[in-house]
Amino acid sequence: MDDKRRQILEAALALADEEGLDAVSMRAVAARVGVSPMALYPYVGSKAALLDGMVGQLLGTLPRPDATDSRAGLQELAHALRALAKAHPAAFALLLSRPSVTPDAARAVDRVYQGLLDIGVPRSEVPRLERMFSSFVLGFAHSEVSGRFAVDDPQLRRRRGTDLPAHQAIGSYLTDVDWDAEFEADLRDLEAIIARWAAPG
Amino acid sequence: MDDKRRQILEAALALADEEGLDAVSMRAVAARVGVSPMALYPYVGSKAALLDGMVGQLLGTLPRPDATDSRAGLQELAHALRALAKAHPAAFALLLSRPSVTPDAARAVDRVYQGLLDIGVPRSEVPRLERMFSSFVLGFAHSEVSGRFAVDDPQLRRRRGTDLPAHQAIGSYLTDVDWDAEFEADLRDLEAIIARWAAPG
DNA sequence: ACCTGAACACCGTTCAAGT
DNA sequence: ACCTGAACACCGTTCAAGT
Repeated sequence: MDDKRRQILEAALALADEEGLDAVSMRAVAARVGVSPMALYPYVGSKAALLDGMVGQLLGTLPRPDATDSRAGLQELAHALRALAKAHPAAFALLLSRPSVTPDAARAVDRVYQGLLDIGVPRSEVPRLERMFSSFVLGFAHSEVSGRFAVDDPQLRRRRGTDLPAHQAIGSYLTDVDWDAEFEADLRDLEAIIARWAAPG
Repeated sequence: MDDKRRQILEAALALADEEGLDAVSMRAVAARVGVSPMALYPYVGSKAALLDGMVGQLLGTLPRPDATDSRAGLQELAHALRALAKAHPAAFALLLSRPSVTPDAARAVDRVYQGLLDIGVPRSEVPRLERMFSSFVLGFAHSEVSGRFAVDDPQLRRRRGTDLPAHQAIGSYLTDVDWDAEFEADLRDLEAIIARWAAPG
């Protein structure tokens, strides 16, 4: 039954959401499903395959292309990925470390390709701009939810006045951050790059 | 002794390089150092702290700012980070998941801030552009070495003709990739964005 | 001050056995 | 066909003991 596999993957995601990625063990997932650890193996072949399955499950929740406005499609995908990171911060890390070759991942990439082509980006630049776009979006969303953008770390705060001169020069702009606005500004900047390639000159 | 700590971290990095991040266990690191597992604890407080120490060790190898040409400094840092990813692909993943609050990390960020200020970027935009820049560089370098940019996956190749229309339209540009040239092109595009903010209008 | 060894509560996975 | 339980070779970490 394919339902059972989905049930297992959902249990794994819930476990990651509640207790972090380290808590996702075959034994814990099995306990949550109400079965012995060994009963998982016919549905997910191994621990690594379980993690891949979680990635697939996540990507499956991305909205389908509506093919009306391609430019809006890019933005929509970016927002959906960031929302995914916020909804499943621990599991999101898997997106960055496991190759995007699952059907759902390939479909999302194909959608970005189509959007770039529709806008008028030459075919030779489409794969590069997709990778630049996805690298940024995944890198930003992951950094945001994993705490890499630690603006208010006490350890950092203490050192600001001393050996970090540029930090000092920038002052309050370091700590007063509207993350939603920042993400939008980044997307606008990236769109400007893409527009330059769509209409060169 | 602080030498001992460094020795432990080097052993952990070597282990990650040779056998992957999963092979970095307290027991394996201790064995490599030639000591019992418990002897590590005075130097690295826990397994998590060991991983943080590895990040610090990696960042410590980044070149220091030379303060001659700030624009070149940004490029140099980007190249150094990508080189780090290639030299330590497994350990590089830690850079993306652990907050950049260690002294070395803060120093690297301060250096980028100074570079942006020197170029003429307004203070209000400096932190955002640094995060955009670092998110892209880390996202790209990680994707590249972790295999996320899987252009020649057989599973993907098989599906290209069928349900991935945009992939089909792009053709050979999908598989013939010069990664060095692509990274340079991305950096040029990002530099163009930054230049727009340095001299608005 | 620094290290060790036994012990505890966990892992992923194999394998033989049950229904 | 699907599941279980015992077993194996591992984990991180605590704690008492050694020098």
